[in-house]
Amino acid sequence: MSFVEDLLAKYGQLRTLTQEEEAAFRSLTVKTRDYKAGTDLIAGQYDEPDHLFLVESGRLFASCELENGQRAITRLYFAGDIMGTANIPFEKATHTITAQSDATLYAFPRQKLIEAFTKLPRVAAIFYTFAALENATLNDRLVSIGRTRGKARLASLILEISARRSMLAARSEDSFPIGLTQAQIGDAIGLTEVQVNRLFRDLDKDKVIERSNGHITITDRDRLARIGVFRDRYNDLDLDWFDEEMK
Amino acid sequence: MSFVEDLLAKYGQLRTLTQEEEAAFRSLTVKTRDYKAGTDLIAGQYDEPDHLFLVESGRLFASCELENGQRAITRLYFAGDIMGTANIPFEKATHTITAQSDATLYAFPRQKLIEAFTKLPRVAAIFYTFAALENATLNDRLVSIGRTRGKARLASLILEISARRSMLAARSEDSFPIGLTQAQIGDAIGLTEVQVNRLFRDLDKDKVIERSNGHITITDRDRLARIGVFRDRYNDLDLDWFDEEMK
DNA sequence: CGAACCTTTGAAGTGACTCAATGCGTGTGG
DNA sequence: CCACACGCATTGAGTCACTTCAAAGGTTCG
Repeated sequence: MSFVEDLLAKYGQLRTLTQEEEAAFRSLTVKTRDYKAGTDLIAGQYDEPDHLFLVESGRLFASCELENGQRAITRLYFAGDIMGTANIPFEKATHTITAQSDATLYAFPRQKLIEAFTKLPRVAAIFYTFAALENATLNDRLVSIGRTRGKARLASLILEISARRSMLAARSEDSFPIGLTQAQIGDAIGLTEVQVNRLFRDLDKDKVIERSNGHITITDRDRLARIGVFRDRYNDLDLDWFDEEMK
Repeated sequence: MSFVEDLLAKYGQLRTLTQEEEAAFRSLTVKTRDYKAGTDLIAGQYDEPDHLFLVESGRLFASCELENGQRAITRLYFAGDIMGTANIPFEKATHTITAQSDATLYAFPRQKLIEAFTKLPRVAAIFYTFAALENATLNDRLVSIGRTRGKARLASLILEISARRSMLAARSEDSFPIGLTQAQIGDAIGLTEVQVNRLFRDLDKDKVIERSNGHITITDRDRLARIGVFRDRYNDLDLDWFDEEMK
């Protein structure tokens, strides 16, 4: 089974690709690459802003730096995600991608994209779907940061990470490493690391989570969900339009 | 010239569609509809969360409501934009679209999407491009709201509206109606209407803008650009990948 | 002319920031 | 095997940006 099928099988939504699609897709994809934790893929030493990357394994995030040195983390990527969509129609990258763990990726060069759109409508539809999904996720994040308080934002982020992890683990986990420093969490939800720490303490005191050494345990998921505002877009995916005319 | 060509000609980037593409595209698009200012297209009385809408004329915005009654405006739409991307892969709409002026739209039903992807790769590529563009825009907005102060956010929004307007007007305008109430501006940049008002007053006092009756005049664009953080993604579009293999 | 909506302003309260120091865990070199 | 450095977490004190609540002033439109 190809990587793309594997990827989509995870979402339990799509039928398998045909042999021809499979072969054509392989011919368009640059082989797997490995990245060490901490390296920047884009806007860093491995500049390839004109590629889409498909995450085979590892965790990464997208971020932007401001002149004043501030940083914003705008997306979290897990296995199965497509990265770099927002860079495709631009000459310069709109965001940096950083590997927070060792990661293995498939690279898909921009010049091949139109070929894929011409020859592989289903693959094109997959790319489109993931772009739309990312759109919805960014939208949710915007609502969270723009219109909720710190505690709610942190709760949402915890729920998001939990949801994405358990999707990949095939079973729900209530205890997991958060995988981000408190400063990075602050960059993701628009707060300082100091405030993130205090809010963690609050959630801990409220007995909805427990912490030890970067490890989080959700002890009251319902209450956490009431504090935060999180919709799991990945599990809401509805791809009927996609497969209707496909074998 | 078809609407889509018209749309893309605005961005000065793409060649014309072929006759067949043109005809095929027409057959997939539901005819123009008119909406009165103030009506909700999605999650409102004219429910069609499973459509893409192409804006022929008018101004609209996308928003989300929270349980506590708060609202966040996440996107501003102008003529030439494609709306509803983030709703396509979901059963329920992820955001509401509201017409803030009378508007004329083309509707493109979701069931026709896969047909378009199969028959009209260039049209599919257009949809994909706009999704990626919207991603970049949402990304920028997230950085602005998450990591800059109110004054910078307001400056960015003013610059954004100015840029979008002048793109359509074919010449740069320094004076224009802002088109949003201060409460709506607050929803767009994550502030209360009260604070928006005070920041307007500040910018006015700083002599970078002047105001009268919802009309704004940018009197010092350079300084405004230094206060805000705004990249005009629409003018940064680079569609070389797109047309390379196209006639 | 009045109602509805929007803008503007004031005063008080608070969530989050800044600055600064301390603690903790891990790895490294002497 | 200890000393130290480094990155990260934690806590306190003071300040500030923004919110909340409340009221008054403009504008538009029926």
